[in-house]
Amino acid sequence: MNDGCQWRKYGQKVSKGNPCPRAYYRCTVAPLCPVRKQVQRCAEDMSILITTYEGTHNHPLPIAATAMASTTSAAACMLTSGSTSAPRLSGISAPSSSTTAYINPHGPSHFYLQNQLISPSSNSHPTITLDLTNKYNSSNFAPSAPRYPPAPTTFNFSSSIESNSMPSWTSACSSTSSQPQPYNNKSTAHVYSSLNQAYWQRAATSALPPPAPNNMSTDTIARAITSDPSFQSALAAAITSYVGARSNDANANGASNYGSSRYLDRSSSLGSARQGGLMLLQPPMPVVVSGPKSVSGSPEDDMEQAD
DNA sequence: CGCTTTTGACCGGCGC
DNA sequence: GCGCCGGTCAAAAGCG
Repeated sequence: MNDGCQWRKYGQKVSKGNPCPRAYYRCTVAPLCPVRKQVQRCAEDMSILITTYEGTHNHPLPIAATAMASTTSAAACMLTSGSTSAPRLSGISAPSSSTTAYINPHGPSHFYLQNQLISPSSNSHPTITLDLTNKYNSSNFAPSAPRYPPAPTTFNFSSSIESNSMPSWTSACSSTSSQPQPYNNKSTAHVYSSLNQAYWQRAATSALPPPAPNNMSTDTIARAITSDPSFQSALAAAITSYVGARSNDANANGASNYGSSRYLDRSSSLGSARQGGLMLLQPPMPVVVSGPKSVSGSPEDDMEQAD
């Protein structure tokens, strides 16, 4: 998928435990930009794409990337080091990474799963983002540039868990893969807490960064998240809350700077979770609902949201 | 012609 | 020390 940045593929490798090759990309926006991106399909569900970002951009990001990050936060991790907000964040030099998993929109829903880790000391929260938009169809689901900027229908579940305990569903999650493989142990762990809503809610009050267990794979996580009843419950609650909120402020938020009739058409109908909007669940607030994000608006404002 | 992708080789970390 | 494995390099091929 197009995330607004320019990437050059520099390698491809089949990793152990997953027949699908992992592709390695390097940011080409700037000659010396150290940011890397890895893309791999989930071994257990080929419709899931797992993308891992690593590194810190040393250049201003394209507007498209800024918009992307502001809505899905897929690139939020990258953006936190991007110079669109450079005055505030230019000092960040710690390695950053994020993991995303896309689920084929041909299915009943279009998931966008993300885990991100900027640095242990940062205030960022691991997130699960469900992108329920219709912006991808069968012709452009394959990596290519979507015609429009990413639509703002994003359900963002953030969590933080104590370092001295693990979610109770860890065993169940592991059972989905007899031999969990750390396809990527840089940023896979933090999603776990999001699978247990109760745990997540408890953890919402914790200020500690989550631990980084390294014995589970991202595709296992993605699979577990999307099948976990707790997650589904959280999603249902989120959608319910979202629809209700949209009923109240659809007019206020619907006229976004997207200026796209396509988006406006979506936002005019509230009967489906695929419609536009943005929901954030992020500590300390159990549920925060906000309207569509602006693409052409101030990147600074977007970054405030991304943070 | 310049840029990107492909792909086998190479390298370093890690476990035994 | 050896082998495995993930990540990167770089030459060749592809493409517009």
